[in-house]
Order: sequence, then structure tokens, then C-alpha cells
Amino acid sequence: MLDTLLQNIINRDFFNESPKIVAPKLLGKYIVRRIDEHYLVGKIVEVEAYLAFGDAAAHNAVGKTKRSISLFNDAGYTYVHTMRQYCLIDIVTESSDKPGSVLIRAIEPIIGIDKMLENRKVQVVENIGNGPGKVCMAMQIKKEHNGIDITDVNSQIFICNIDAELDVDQVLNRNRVGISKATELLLGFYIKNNSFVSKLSK
DNA sequence: CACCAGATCCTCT
DNA sequence: GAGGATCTGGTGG
Repeated sequence: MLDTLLQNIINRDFFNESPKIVAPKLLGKYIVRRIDEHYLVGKIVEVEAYLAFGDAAAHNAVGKTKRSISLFNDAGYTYVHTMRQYCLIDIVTESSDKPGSVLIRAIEPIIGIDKMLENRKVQVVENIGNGPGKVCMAMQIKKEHNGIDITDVNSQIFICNIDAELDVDQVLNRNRVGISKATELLLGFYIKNNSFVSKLSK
């Protein structure tokens, strides 16, 4: 399976659309984290779109700053930032003059499950990656991975596609989680009946 | 320089 | 379901 993944890396064109288009397309794709010679892989089961313009919850809302500068890269680069003591990872969409992105909120562990359980210090597989901070802890994604090219097989992080497209009725839509601005926008997307999607705390 | 909100998570009740 | 841990960047004085 790993070999098949490595032969099916998603190219930049896939990400070169608006975040609200890219977000649902990313569901069911595989995020691969290479650490030296071994791999951690998770299926993306929940994402959120953050728009390039007019989105008060997006980190680009106040323009280009030290924190948000990676959002102004071209499509297919990472935007890793810290939220309190945790890291979160986005994929940048569209071209550099349109700083939108898609947050990876949850993964279903596929390869390297024992290592990810250890990274997360948990016993239950469902608790490995059901939250954006948990995804980064499980896959050992840190600030140093900000601004890297996820369409390059030589990168430490890239994204692959080996499954058929999800049926539209398998994708559900909801408000974004954990924000206080622009809460009315339905820019959260997740796979229906998937037990690895993050819980709503409220 | 000080303050404070924030795309979170964990440990209790 | 509530509250605390913990920390960095953005903003204003």
C-alpha cells in the first residue's frame, strides 16, 4: 500500500482552486509524513476552509504578518502555526495573491498506528487524530514544517490519492469549530459516519 | 513593553 | 460540561 501511495502523489493543480472547493476534495486523501526511512499515514476525514478574502476567522484577515506569511505562498505549500501549545497544519490553496487555505482537522490512522499511539500517549485509535492539534502531535508535525511543498515526494509531508472519489452524499457540511468570528459560514466538511471526526465540545 | 485573544487539549465533576 | 494549562503573535501605549 505504501508503494502505491508514493506513486500517486497529488499535484499542484489539485490545490489551485478556492479553499471551499479544495476542502471537500481533500476528504479521503492520504497525508503522508516521512521520518527518515519510515512513514506515518492518515486518511483525511475532516477539514475546514479558510477563505482568501472576507473571512474574519482566517489568519489572513489582517493582511500579511509574520504568522500568516506562509498563506501567501502558492498552492500546495503548508501553513503550520501554533495555537496555544499546539501546532496546526493547513494546506495553502490558489495562487500567492489569494491567501486561502484548508485546515486538516482530523485523520483516520492508516500506517504507523503504533508510533502514532505512542506520539499521542493514548490507547484508543479513535483518539489519535480527532482534532487538529492531535493530528500534528500524532504525525510529529512542528513549526519547522511551515512553508514546505506537499506536492514533492522528497518532502517530509505530502498528500496522495489512491481511492475512488467519495460520493457527494458521503460528505457532510457544518460550521467551523473553535472560532468566534464568521461562525455562520458553513465551511467545515467531514466524512459521514466516520468515527475519527473530531467531537464538538461547545 | 504589557496585555490579551486565540482555528486546542486534558482532567476532573 | 466546566475550568485550567500554557504560549505566541498582534496590537496599542
